[in-house]
Amino acid sequence: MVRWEPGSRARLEQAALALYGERGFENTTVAEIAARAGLTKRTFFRYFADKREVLFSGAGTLQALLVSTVADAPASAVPIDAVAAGLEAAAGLLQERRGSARQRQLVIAANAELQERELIKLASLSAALADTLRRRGVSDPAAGLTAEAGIAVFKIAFAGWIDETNQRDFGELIRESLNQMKAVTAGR
Amino acid sequence: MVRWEPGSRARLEQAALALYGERGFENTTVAEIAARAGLTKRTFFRYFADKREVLFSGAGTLQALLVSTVADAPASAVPIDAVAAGLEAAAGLLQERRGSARQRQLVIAANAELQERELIKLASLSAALADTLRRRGVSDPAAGLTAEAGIAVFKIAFAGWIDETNQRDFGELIRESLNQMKAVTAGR
DNA sequence: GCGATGGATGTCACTTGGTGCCATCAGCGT
DNA sequence: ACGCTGATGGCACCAAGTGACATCCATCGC
Repeated sequence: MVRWEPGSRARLEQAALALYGERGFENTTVAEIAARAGLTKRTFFRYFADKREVLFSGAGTLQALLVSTVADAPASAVPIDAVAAGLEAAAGLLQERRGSARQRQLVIAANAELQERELIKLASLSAALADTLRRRGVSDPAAGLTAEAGIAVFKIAFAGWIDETNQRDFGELIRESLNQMKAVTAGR
Repeated sequence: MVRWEPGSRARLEQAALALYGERGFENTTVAEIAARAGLTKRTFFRYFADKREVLFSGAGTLQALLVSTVADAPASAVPIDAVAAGLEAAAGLLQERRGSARQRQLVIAANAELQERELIKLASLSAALADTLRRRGVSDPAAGLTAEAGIAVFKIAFAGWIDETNQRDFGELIRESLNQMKAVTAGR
């Protein structure tokens, strides 16, 4: 048995996403989100550091999967391929939730503050990736550059995958974007 | 002649940088910055949209230079080389101000909110770069990937240039990072 | 010379994000 | 029955940011 109605955190996340979608991030107060979840403003800030963070709870999981996949790539794999494997694993995680990922992305696209938060999450992914590559023996500045290139590929592939006209597989888009990246840096 | 003591904007920027450096971004109030500049909080917000923006007034100039250099690159230049020319021009702009660039970067490195703002400025650079490439006839997703790769190179080169132990030329670091990027994406 | 103009600044009130501190409440073990 | 513990509520408070209005003063037209 539980002492309190469980799922406060999940209820806050749902309420926030719904309200941000309905009236926009800026026109939604934390008090309103909390009220819809049957809680108070004070409790909201016990679960989330700020009003934006409520949209990014999945970032940790994604980063953990990315890092572990890269770390576990065969030692024979060249850095960029280890990164590619990690990105494809991350893509697999998102694959099932395309609908909610799109809804979330629309909300983020409508507000600069949310874009800032998203960018720092991606920067965190990049930093973690670079660290993992260094542990695989990649030296600087190659580690940082490989990580940044990987995240760039992810960003572009994600934008294509989330597009409403897209029917393609996320993993496929990752591989295609990576090939384009190789072509482009090679001077084509 | 001027009607009011000129340079309010510059005074606010100096005061903010000094205070952020002395006591940290979070421990500095806008009222304190304004007071040191001989102004009020309300006037601060007439010059800057928020407390962070005061550190990023140069971003517009940098972006304009980057874009115009890429746009004016010879038509024969392959996209990645046009971008490289733009990055080197941008590097030239910063080259003279290494001291203040370092001071500013230390302040930013100490605070996550400021890093978010910096990241969105870089994202804006990337978007402008991609647009310029499209106007040069580069198609998607190559335009976006080339722009992202370029900004990644800039980030890594900048980090190396700003490092206290570094003695190298910024443009040289840009070229070296770009070569590393090429090597790394080629699978080395 | 003088009043009108207009842009830069100040003043004030207000909303909201975010935090510290303490109270409350319900299930748990003893 | 009693105290403990962890989630939540209540409240006061600070600081960011904004809207509305007042004020000040160099310049311009007369």
